[in-house]
Amino acid sequence: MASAEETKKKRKVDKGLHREVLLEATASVILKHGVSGTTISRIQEESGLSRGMINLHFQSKDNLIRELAIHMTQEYNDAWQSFTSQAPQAVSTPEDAAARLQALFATDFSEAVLNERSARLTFAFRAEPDLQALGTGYIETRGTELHDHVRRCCQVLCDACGTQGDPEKVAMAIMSLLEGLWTDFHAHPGEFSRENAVEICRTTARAFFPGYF
Amino acid sequence: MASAEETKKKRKVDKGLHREVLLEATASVILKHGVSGTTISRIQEESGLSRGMINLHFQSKDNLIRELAIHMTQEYNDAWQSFTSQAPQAVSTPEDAAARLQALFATDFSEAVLNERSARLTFAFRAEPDLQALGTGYIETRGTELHDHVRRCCQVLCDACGTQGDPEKVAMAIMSLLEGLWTDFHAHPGEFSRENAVEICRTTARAFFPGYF
DNA sequence: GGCATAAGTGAATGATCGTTCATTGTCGAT
DNA sequence: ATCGACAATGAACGATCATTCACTTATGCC
Repeated sequence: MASAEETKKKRKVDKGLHREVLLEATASVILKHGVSGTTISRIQEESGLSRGMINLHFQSKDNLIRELAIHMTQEYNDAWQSFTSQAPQAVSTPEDAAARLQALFATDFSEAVLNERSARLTFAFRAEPDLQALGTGYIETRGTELHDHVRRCCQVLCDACGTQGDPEKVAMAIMSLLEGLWTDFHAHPGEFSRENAVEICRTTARAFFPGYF
Repeated sequence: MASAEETKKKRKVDKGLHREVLLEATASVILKHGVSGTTISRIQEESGLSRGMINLHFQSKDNLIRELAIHMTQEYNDAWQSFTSQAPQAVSTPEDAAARLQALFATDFSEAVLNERSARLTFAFRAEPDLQALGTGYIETRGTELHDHVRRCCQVLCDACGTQGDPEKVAMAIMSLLEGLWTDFHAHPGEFSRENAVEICRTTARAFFPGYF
């Protein structure tokens, strides 16, 4: 009984494993050669799997790339989901809001979230018209829970500080600042400093909300 | 004499014209199909020129794309060069500095500088490892005259406002904000508002330098 | 007009692409 | 042990790719 279940499980795992391996290998190839240089032969070489595997698990190469884009979108969203969900239901005090933004900065520039792989792939997918049209540009600034979260924090802090200016615009500024710093990392990974990026965000937040940063 | 000169000139123009037409056509193809979908056949179709033309004027397709990337970098830098050069030699007064930054915001989100073509191409080139390695990521935030210019303005304004915090970080924040808003435009060209983008920048500048925006 | 030089052309070529499918290997049930 | 079902393989295929080059056309000079 136990062995039957185990073997059955093993079978299932193996199948999923091959999918995973292919996605992983494809990501590596895109990293090295860009989407334009991503071929079945290279994926085969990288993954060590047989040629027909790609069309067996995914129906086509294009579909494989599309599923990779979706996969990473999911991963990214999940990461942020777990971040935003552990926040207090309602950010009531400005101190809470400030702490949440600080944590956001730290998370957004952590090795786990921002690294050469995630950055390069993000930019690779964003550049493909077909993928972008499918809504897979995998950092969506607009209409995300993350954006809503930042908006709420800014609202509370603006009220507390008597900050003049639309809180929505302040939220958008902070979101855009994060994106811009991601771009900087992507363009100059060698010169980029995570600590400095966080400090820049903090400096900006301090300007918007004096006394809380 | 005049006719000789004219024909000679016409010849030269014609040759340069074909180069220009090819670059333009290639840009259009990348816009529609991405770098991965850019083929000689499509460029030929788009340009209306003969097939061999590409290898005659440029040595290869890859070289054509690389020269296009360089060409657009040049164009972009020239645009900013003319912007920064018309500034007063030294931005001495904070009023001057503020006016310069305002003008910067207006320019960066003007139709001439930021449009679907320029944005899409920027992101397309940034995604190609080979092109990025060649230093053609054509909005260079670091080490440009533009960055220096912003840095100087921030220095003057920080002094005037007694703003606490490194002026260098403030400058970086503003540059990154611009980049982030470009990204927003690229991801959601339909929902983007140029006026709103400028307003977001102004709101941020007001926070950094109270009384000047 | 005649000649030399350079620009322009596009059919032909070989390489490489993504995809297919007949075949082989594996595992669980009988 | 045998068989059915399904995963895995990779040689073979036609399509498409970038590039070449023998050839035609245009231009400048005498």
